[in-house]
Amino acid sequence: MAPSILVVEDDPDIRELLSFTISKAGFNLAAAETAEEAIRMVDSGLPELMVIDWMLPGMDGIDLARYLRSDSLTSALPIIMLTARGEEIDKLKSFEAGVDDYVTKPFSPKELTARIKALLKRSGQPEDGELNVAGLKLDLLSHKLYASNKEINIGPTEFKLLELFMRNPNRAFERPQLLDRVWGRGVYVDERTVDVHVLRLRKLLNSTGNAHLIETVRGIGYRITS
Amino acid sequence: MAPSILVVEDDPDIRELLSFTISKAGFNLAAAETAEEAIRMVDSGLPELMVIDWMLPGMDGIDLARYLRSDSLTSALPIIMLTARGEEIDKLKSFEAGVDDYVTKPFSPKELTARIKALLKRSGQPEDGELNVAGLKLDLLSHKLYASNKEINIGPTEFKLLELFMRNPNRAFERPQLLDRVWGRGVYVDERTVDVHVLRLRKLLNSTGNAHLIETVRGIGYRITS
DNA sequence: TCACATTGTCATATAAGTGTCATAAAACAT
DNA sequence: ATGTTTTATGACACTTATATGACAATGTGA
Repeated sequence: MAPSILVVEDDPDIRELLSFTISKAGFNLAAAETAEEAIRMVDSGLPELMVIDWMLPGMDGIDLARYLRSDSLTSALPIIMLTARGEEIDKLKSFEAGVDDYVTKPFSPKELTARIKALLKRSGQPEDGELNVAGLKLDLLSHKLYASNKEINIGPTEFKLLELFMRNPNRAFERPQLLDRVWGRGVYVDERTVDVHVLRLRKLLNSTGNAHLIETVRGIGYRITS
Repeated sequence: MAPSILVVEDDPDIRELLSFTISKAGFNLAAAETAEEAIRMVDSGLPELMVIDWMLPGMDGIDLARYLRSDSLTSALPIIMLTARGEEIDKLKSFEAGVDDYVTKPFSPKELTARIKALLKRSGQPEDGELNVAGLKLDLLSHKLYASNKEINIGPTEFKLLELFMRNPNRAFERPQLLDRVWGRGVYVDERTVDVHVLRLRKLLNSTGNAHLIETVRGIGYRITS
């Protein structure tokens, strides 16, 4: 599923423009008119990034940002602040409030989507280091898989699947869990698709005789053994 | 090109002294008066080291350091903090903020340049000279590329792209990261443009049969293999 | 100003990976 | 054993991602 973005903007015209731009860039979108409404929406379902107007009636953008940062549920939520050109911004205050980036109005759609994409990427889990389980080594930085010290070509889905297994060795995952965590929530794919990708993963590992590491847990799902 | 150093200092006299000292030591230099200005400058082109005054109007040095560390673009950027003798330094705070070294005012030019060189060396950024990966040699001073000892004409963008790859061999870069670090923040070009430049880079390397060094990481981006 | 190089974008061609299904094989229950 | 449920596997149509060539715009140096 595409990342979902929550826009908080009171001006209907700008809200419309934001919605159009962001939707067109392929993101799912929700919009709120006030900070209070945004908080309610966040409570009922976490977006992956928020675009907040600096000036809002009632609780303003900076207060909203500070509130979001103070709540553990939302403390890591990336925030882009929309400011009008000429509005003096207290950078220190807003940095403390945890704003990750700014876009000044009037904004170019291209700039906005670029900043959203960059921020989503930037805020992604720090992908570094490597995972080692049994004879397998998964290098997260270079995105390479080694089995028995031999490099093996691996595709995106198998990579993510294996990463999840290797982060949790010996833990059995049910298929719905795997779908959630590898494919993402809200993606509708058949549960049996997991089987096929496990098969593909095993085939990859087969060339070095490591296929048996991925075990079937009948009635449950799959697991990797260390 | 010699390493470029960004100085952030509000006091004109000290800024002048820093500039003189650092330039004389053979580095390229840029200067900012405030943290905000520094951030803007960093976004449009990454320096290789920063010298930051502890006390700055508005966002102070420690906040700037913390901000730089929080952003993946600059998280590895070596930072030297300038402090006045007698200023009480919260070592824990500044360690958290990721400061690499300190110089107390008044500083001796010799000490400052020594610390800069030491830090650059420690950070693994070649001060000048050349990068070597597999059969490729990138001469940073003369801006020339040699593949299998044959000189190859290379344009500015391809040069920067290759430089980034060669400074981080085996590391896979996502397209937004490449745009950030080669094109700079605040430049909004299509993600696909990266593909085209990688293509051009490969064509250059093709004449000596080194094109395969630039690898595609499907679903992610690109990487150079050593 | 005129060549010439470089740049970003696009349309199209290729390539790689994905999900679903039908069927075989295996595990389990009675 | 036998039937039932679950998983393994190969095939295939389909989606997405990347490679590539062309082009117009811009920049550069003579």
